[in-house]
Amino acid sequence: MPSRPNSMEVWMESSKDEEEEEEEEEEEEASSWIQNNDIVVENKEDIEMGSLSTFKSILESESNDWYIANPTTSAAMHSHLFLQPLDSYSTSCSPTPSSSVFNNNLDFDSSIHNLQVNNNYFLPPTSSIDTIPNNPPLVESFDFGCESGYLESVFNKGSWIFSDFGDNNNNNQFGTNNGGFSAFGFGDVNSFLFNRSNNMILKPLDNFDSIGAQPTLFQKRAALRNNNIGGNNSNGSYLNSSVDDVNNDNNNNNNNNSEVNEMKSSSSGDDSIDGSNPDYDSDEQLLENGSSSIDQNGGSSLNANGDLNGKKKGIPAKNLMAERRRRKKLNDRLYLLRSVVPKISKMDRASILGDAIEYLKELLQDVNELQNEVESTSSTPTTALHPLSPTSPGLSNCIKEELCTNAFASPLSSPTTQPATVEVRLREGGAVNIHMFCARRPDLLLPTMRAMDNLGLDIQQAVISCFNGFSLDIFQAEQNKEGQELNPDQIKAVLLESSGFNGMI
Amino acid sequence: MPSRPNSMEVWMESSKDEEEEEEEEEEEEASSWIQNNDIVVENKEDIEMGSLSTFKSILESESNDWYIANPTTSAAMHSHLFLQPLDSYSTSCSPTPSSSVFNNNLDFDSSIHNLQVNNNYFLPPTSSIDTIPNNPPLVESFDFGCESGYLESVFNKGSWIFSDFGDNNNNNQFGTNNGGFSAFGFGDVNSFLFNRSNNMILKPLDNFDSIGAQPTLFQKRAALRNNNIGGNNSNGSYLNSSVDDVNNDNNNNNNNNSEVNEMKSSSSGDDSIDGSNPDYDSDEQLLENGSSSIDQNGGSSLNANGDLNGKKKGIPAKNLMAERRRRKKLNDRLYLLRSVVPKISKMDRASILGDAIEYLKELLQDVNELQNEVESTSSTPTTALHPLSPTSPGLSNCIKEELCTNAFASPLSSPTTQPATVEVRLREGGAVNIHMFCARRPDLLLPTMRAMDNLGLDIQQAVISCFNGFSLDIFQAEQNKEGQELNPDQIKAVLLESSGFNGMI
DNA sequence: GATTACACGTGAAGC
DNA sequence: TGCTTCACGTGTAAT
Repeated sequence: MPSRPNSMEVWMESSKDEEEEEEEEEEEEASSWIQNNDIVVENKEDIEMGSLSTFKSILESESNDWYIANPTTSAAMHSHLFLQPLDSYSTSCSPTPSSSVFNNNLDFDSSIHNLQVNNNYFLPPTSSIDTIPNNPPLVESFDFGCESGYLESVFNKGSWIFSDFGDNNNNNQFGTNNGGFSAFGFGDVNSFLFNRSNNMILKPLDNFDSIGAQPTLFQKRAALRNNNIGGNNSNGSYLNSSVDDVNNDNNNNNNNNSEVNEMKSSSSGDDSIDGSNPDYDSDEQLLENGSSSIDQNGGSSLNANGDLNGKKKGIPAKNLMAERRRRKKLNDRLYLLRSVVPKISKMDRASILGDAIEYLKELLQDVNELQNEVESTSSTPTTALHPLSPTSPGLSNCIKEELCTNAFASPLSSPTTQPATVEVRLREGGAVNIHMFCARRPDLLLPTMRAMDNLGLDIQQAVISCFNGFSLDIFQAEQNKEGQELNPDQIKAVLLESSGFNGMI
Repeated sequence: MPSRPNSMEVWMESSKDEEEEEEEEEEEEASSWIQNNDIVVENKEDIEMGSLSTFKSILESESNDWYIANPTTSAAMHSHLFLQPLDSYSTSCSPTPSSSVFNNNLDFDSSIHNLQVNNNYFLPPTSSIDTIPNNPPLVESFDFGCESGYLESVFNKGSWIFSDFGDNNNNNQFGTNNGGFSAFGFGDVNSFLFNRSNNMILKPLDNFDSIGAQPTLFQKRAALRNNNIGGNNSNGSYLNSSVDDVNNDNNNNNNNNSEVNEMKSSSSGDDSIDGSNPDYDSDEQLLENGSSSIDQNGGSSLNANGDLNGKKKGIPAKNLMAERRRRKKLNDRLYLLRSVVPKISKMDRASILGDAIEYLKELLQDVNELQNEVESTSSTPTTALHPLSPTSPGLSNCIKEELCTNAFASPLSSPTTQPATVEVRLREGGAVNIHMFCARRPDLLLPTMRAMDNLGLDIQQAVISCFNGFSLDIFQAEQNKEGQELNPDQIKAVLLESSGFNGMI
């Protein structure tokens, strides 16, 4: 695995047999981390939700400044952990090995091993297949028009990592998971970490939930925190501590490891509940090292380390970590779910669930109708009734239509409106992140691939969707032609040209 | 509304316009109540999750004794509320008016206004249409064999009320929502209410989450509590207070009403967030009335009423209620989701979400396949498949094959073990579906694309992932070279060759 | 200013 | 026994 500190990388562990090893799901989520220019976040669990949401929020936000925000913050944390991804990777084998969008990609268990993320890459969860195109405002708010049915699915994996469905409308506490934020290179990450009222120190590990999809929130908060806290109150300490910590329990990969030094060492070691949760550890370490900057915890007396309050000794600390993992896992799942559901009215949890339910119902109905259709195949195809949907008049047609039109296609992506969008980010070490979106055309994929090849860009991690618009997201491409050292504009121009959109944007 | 206490009846309110009125969901859930032989519970929100889970646990439990446990506990609470359901009912019109199982019934928005529950009515969520019949142990444990796609769906509404996905394997704190328990006529309801460690007094209102699906847990706990606490420590007070309270703010229907008497009166009045939450109120009342039986709250100093700790005054109390509502709502949704998903491996939240995601993916795939099938209607009339039911013998060859094998789905295939998997389906009109999965290699994408191009296959809908293995799913490709009419094996061979895996599978 | 939503850290409970 | 899950009450934040 590339240990390039600047690039964001995520390792995911694929899920085991869900049925039997459902409990192992945690593991799935566990070992992965994001490495960003500014900050390195480890342990997928730590980041997933917040990050993605962060992304979204970022994306939603009009300005692209965010990534510029705190370039200085970068800290190669847990660099030793970089190896882990490999491990995870090696172990990775999703239960649904076929990584098809509908299977693997959406497979929450499937792990993404390497994911370098760039800001604009993550999309709002418009599902690839949706019967109901009207994807919520949320999506619309996004700049890039890519419907990304595909991306989403891919990002399902990704979303595990970067999700925060927090609340579209609502706020989102940043969850303070440093991982999430740091991954995005926000200098204010630290501020996030410690600003979060109650649990200050420990926070980074878990949810960083709320970075909700809403753009403004993120920026607002980021700006706010930057302003308020200035650089970062605890940044150095955190990063450093985390780094050190990571080194300590790196081999462990277990989230429990570093929880509280005093007590954590007990069992977690090889539990393998998480493939590797460096961040976790780091966070936990952070916990210890981190100053109890803000202890205004509602009532919970922050005895995270167990002894502070002298309550049941260290028990809480472990529990704390477990709870964080649990929360993160839930958030991840929730966001993944969200990413699968095309029509998300709001980003809050309840809405996500509700929309998912609704969507499920719709799908079931569609399936039912289709079944009927199929059953009544030759005879009266059109008349094939759709018992389930009273409203649906010409069902088969409708459904088919739906499927054809929207299926796999996000409602909002009006390819027409956005001729082509190409964004290129250069990362250290020749890594390139590319996001491209344009109307789908028959001969777009291959030329684009050729263009990439011609550019000497070796695609290592990518998601390409030809649904309802051509979407190409390359999270990691390396310039194998060392000589030329491309610049983003070049790449962009070439891609636009290859797609026939040159000059369009 | 039939007030027959013994019969189970459900009124559903259809969801409003989800998009716009998403926030109204709360309302939807709000006004409904359960009337049981023993106890009448009002306010759907109060009950949903806990009750159902309770049911499940009950059902799952081998013994039927539970309902016998505390027959005396019954209290016709909030009887006045009975009228409400009608109101809600009148307003009901689901966005998906189709009353099919898959639509209305599953519509989470629909609110149950009146729900008279009987013990055996609730089923584990085996969905009617499921691609994967193996409904989890949970279901199996149930006595009644009805898969009840329908029932479930109905109960989805019902489940709003009675859901607790708590934890199949785990425990479940009873959540103490009086509504839930009381509905079941458990005398120990009270004990539940106050036994719950931290927040003792307030508890009854919210989740009563955990009655998890597990049978033993419920009984165990019930028994435990009965034994420990004897009859009920606060039972009388609770019920009474709740009843009284209900009467007080009955018209209000707002959960906020009775929160803490001191401060709550402010806004909640007509908020209509919940159609009616008598229980809520009652609970809140309970809060006040209830003795602070157990205040071992971790750190939260139980200043629920706001003044106790002297912290931010009464603010917490309101927040507390809101949070309870929120939790309940989430739990409800979650359980509803669960009820829609046929294959639930475990009852814990994460599993529910994961299973839902998985199921969604499956449905999407099914829809896709069905669509293809429909499109190719005339050609293979006999094949009318039931993609959904894998067991269905007649399955269209392709679909069945796909489904059965791994197409897009097989959990077990680990990339490493399976060097390359290519599946090709020919559809009518030259459409081709391809699924390819193999270990990721640097130069795999472009050659594959080239191969596709060389084959004359124009990719129209595809998802390509280079994450953790190369995944290529082409949902629709058309043979632009009309002359040659490829056969699947050819395509497969070419793709394998292009990927360097030829002959490997 | 009020409501809503969220993450948090806890104690409890079931494995 | 430890681990996991859960609900809970909080503080915080956005609306």
